[in-house]
Amino acid sequence: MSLFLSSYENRLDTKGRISVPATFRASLSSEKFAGVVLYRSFTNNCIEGLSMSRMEQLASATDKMGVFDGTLDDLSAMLFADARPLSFDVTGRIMIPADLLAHAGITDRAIFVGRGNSFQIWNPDAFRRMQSDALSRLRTARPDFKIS
Amino acid sequence: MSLFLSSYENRLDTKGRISVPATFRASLSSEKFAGVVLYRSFTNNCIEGLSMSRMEQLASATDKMGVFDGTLDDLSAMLFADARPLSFDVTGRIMIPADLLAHAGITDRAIFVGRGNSFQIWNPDAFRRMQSDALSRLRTARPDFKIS
DNA sequence: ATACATCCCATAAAATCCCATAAAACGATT
DNA sequence: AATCGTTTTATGGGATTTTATGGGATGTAT
Repeated sequence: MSLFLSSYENRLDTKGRISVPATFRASLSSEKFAGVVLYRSFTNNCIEGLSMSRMEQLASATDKMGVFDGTLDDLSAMLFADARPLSFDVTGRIMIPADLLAHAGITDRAIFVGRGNSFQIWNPDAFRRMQSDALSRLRTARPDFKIS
Repeated sequence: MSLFLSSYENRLDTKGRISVPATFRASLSSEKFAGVVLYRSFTNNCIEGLSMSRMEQLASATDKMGVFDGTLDDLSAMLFADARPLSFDVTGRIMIPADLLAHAGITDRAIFVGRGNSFQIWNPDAFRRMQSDALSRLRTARPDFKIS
């Protein structure tokens, strides 16, 4: 299973292409599908990213559990309907569809954010805001948890 | 599990490279990933260091528990987004990213500090200050605790 | 035809490889 | 314990490769 770590800020060119970070591509190199799967995050103003094999994994998981769980059914319906497989070009770039960009408020720059076995794509400013919010939430949740 | 002991002060060269202490490398020699994972400390003005396998361990822990625990979610988000896998070059050096250096106030020298199954990287002066502060805190907290 | 996506090539900056060297650590011998 | 020789380690810098990015040319579907 591919592990996505760290964050990388890249820019969209005039044609709307953006480089997927080389380290992310490296952790996807063993995949049959040379690309990623993107969909709009349900919880944040950002784009979610997965490997194709992880997508297939989710498919079989929801398939097993899903039938009697209405919420899960809605969720997986959304997920699969929204998911877009995007293959890399020779230099490792993808073209993120316009509606995904709009959902994340991305124009000319985007930040790829590692999330373990998935990743997210954010407007860089929005991401930094979210991150500092998360930090202060952590701080209030654990008052003894000092942040310099 | 790798054990990191003692402290070693090394210098960054003009390209920003720094040698990871040989003893630290030795205790990482059985790892599949020939390098370390660094991230900004939440609690101090320093850099935290781990082996990749320990990182994966943390990853699977949050993966199991995570989805409905907001705090843990924040924590894992921070961790994955901030974690930087850095592989050794042939001579055992790494390049510490600029934002990590800035967070720790490191310019031309840094000290690697053993912490058991992790380690930290500090600005040498800041580390010594922190150490003596910790010492005086101990002294006032327990006046009968004599330090030679 | 006209958008629009894809293929192909170019390039600057950055990361990495490779080799060299001085200093330090180590080990064996006395 | 002191000396000498060997090995390891930290550091420096040139050469090469990778990466992100730009843009022209070609293909394709409406």
